[in-house]
Amino acid sequence: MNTDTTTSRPLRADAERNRRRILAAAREVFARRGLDAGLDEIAKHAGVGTGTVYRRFPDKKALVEALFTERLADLTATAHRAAGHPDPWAGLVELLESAVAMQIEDRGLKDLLFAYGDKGAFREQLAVLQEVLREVCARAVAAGDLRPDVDLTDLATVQLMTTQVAAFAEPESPGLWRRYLGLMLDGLCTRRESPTPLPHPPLDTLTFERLCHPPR
Amino acid sequence: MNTDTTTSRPLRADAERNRRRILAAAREVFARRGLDAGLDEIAKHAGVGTGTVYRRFPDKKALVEALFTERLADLTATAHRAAGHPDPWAGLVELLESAVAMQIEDRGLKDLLFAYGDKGAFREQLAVLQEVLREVCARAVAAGDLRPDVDLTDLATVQLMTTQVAAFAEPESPGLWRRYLGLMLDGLCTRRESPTPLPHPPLDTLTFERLCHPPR
DNA sequence: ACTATCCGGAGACACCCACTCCACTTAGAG
DNA sequence: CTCTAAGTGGAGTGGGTGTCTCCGGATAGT
Repeated sequence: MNTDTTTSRPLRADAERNRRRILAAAREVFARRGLDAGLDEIAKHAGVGTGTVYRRFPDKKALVEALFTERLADLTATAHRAAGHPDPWAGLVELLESAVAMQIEDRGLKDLLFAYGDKGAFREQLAVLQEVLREVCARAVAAGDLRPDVDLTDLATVQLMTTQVAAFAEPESPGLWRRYLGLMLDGLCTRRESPTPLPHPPLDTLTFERLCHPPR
Repeated sequence: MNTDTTTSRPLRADAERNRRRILAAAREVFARRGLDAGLDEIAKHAGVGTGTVYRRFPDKKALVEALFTERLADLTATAHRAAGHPDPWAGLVELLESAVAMQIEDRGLKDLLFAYGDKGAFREQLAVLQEVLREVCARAVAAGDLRPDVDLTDLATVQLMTTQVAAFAEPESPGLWRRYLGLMLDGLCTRRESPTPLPHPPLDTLTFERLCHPPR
């Protein structure tokens, strides 16, 4: 009945210790496995029983909310930085790169953005993020670097595609996504005399094939 | 014990009729839902019991093999056509477009190529496909249209990314993938003075958001 | 030393899927 | 028409996954 740390009586010392352990474990497990990870796995990783998790957080949603407000704020901060970059195109490139990198390091963040059920608690934060994205986009178009027929949903989609390639190639070729993001950036810019060198080698066919049969 | 139609005694008329119904239903269900679809669903769709499916096809793998040899052959034929196109770049574009279109119409094909466990029975066909892809790629590079730092795994990956966007946007915006394939094609070509017009409008932000919360 | 608080983790429950079994039905040969 | 091998449906089995509850026992902190 007592989820909140600040109001009402403080938790007993051991309970508070466990609460922190659970949050840390959840951060790790959600980052590695995405939001599909089971709470049992988190409990095990935290070294506590399942019951303990559920006494502290009424359900999975609550745990997710407790964790990802911060991660979303990081993302928004990155977007703000991009919107203030002296070179709008460079800002956009950096934003895409760091947003994707964040989502690779934390698959939970990716799931939250693109595949999570009710994100009611994040509505506001997401709206802000959207506005900043729109600005980044508009500035790069105005500077003449970003082709004018793209909009913020295109940026989001490019991000989605990139994280999906990353998920596909992980952990065989951890930087592969940079190659395809590079390719798409060459498609996004207005004009180009020659290909921008791609920042990562492609997969060789054997590895590619191996990745196509998941050992499920 | 008798799976094969040609050898040994022919099936009883009703059995043969059911076999065809099962194949037709499987084609439809796999196309719509992908290879994850359960055989119970196929049985129901065919109007037969689950047992009937399993008497005709020893397991799911057998059913998949019976169906997808043909689909793969279609894909290979398309690739051959691309390899023989008078304009290598146009051939490549057409190949990507039709390969993706085929995988959208038949999610089972997509799963077979990129996400299915043991595809032992298809090894040979896949090897041929690979060779043809390599040729399409080489010809377009030789013609100076395709940037020389890409190879056949890049084409495969572009295809994968495109089908994933399509899966994401389906059925809200069925042609959306063409937009992002267009974008990537602009990244794949060697040089370009101005953006090639994109063949499909982007999602509006509301639809995009809706697609991000799957109602699961 | 005593009690409110907290703990662990087995297990209830609710899904999902591949695949089996067998009492019943039926095609089709004679 | 009769008779039986072939065929059938679908409940059931077993194995998997995940969320969340329950309660006998441990323990912090007064």
